[in-house]
Amino acid sequence: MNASRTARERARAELTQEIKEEARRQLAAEGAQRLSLRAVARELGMVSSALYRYFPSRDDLLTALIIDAYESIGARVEAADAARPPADLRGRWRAISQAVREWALTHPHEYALVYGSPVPGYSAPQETVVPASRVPIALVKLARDAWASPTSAPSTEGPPLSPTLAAQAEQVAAALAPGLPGPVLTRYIIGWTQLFGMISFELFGHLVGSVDPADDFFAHAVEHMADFVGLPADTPSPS
Amino acid sequence: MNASRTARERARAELTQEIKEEARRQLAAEGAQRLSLRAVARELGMVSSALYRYFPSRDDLLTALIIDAYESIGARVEAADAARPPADLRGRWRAISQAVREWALTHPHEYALVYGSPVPGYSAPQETVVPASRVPIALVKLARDAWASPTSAPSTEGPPLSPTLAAQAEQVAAALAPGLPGPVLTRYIIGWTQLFGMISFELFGHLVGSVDPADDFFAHAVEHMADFVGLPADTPSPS
DNA sequence: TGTACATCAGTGAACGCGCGTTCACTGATGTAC
DNA sequence: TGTACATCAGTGAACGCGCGTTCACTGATGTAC
Repeated sequence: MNASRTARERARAELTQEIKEEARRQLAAEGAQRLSLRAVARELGMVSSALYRYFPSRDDLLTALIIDAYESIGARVEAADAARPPADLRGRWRAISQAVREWALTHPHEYALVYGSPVPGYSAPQETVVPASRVPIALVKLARDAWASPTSAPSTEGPPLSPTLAAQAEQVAAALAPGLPGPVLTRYIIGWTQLFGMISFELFGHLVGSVDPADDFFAHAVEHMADFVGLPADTPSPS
Repeated sequence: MNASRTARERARAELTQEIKEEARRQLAAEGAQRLSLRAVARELGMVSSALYRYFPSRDDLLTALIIDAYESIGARVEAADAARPPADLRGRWRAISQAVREWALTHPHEYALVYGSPVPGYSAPQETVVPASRVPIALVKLARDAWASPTSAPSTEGPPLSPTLAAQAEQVAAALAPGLPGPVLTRYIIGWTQLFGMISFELFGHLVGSVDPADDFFAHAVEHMADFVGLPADTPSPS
């Protein structure tokens, strides 16, 4: 029977969710390596061995949390991007950058889980690759739109690309933004590393004593990097 | 007696070093949170309680390692900087950047310990602040020298600084580079975050699938950021 | 130079803890006829 | 609609592990006179 079958299945899906939620709560409270199956089970009023009906091991639970974290920040970034008019290129850059930072500040341990030091003894399986690429893909799409836009004049100037780097850029562009010149794409990659570097420094305490609190510095850097990647200023005069 | 007194003290200093070395070895092999007093003692052929004559707790040993790591990368960066003629501004920028990366690649777990996610339940004590600032100080000194140099024309253009950010920049400059304009200093801070962001991404696996191996991308980004902070090109014609 | 005492390094046993994982089991839910 | 069987979720006990830290102790090293 369909309905009754779904009853059991629905219970399973719900509990799986609850386990992940409780695990996320502990992650937020204690950090990744303090996360223990036993504590999760305890909090859920189950016996620890029961969790093995849902996750074959602690590492699998961790993997699920990592994937969820990537999906969460990816969805947030995509939504922020989509909320702007596609032609508002600089606005999209800002929106994406702010979305990353806000997500990081509201989910510091999940951020640390995916962008901080790798959990020792744990190596991320293949399944995390696609979710992990949502943010960079959003940036490459923006790069592509900017390149295609007449209002924008991304600079292809700058240090020359070595053959190796040019080939790497070519390979990335081929999949997501055919025709996007390597010198432009590499500028976005630099912007991408700057964005996450800045947020990691803020979150991990390396800005204390200089530009902390970092709100203004962040906004300032975002504008700088928007210039750097060649996005047009705020009120472009449409030709 | 002086000589005999030093005998005991020398033994103590030596063992303290050996403990740290063994701890570092385990750090390199297993990562920070796998580091255990018992394992260190075991490896050293001591009983675990003996370590308490040298470090009052596990956290103190961790602190010692963190300080050593900061001192190690700081010394490396300062040496690389000092090895260039002071007037070779871009060469110094390159040397500093490369020194950071090389240190990170040869000491990945120590890098993760200080620049990765904070160890949960452990908060870095005040004593780490000074060692931690050696790298940023090297950069600010370079900024100061570049600002003072006639061959260099650091740009004060760019997005305006908010009053808060201007004040923060002013405070940093006051201590290390009086007179250095905020817009210039903030460019260096952006460069600093980009540098570490790029290295963290490389080390933590986020460049896989795009610009990994990252050697060429790294060199390219270093040149870009040298331009960004306004360092003169390689063969400056002395005025 | 020799003795009496104080300091210190290292021992070994113990405390109390929490962890991941396995396994045989019970009882409820679902399926086939 | 009712019964016989199969599947599945959750239990409870247990295994084996390693950890940080404390404490009373022994014996060696250092100090004062």
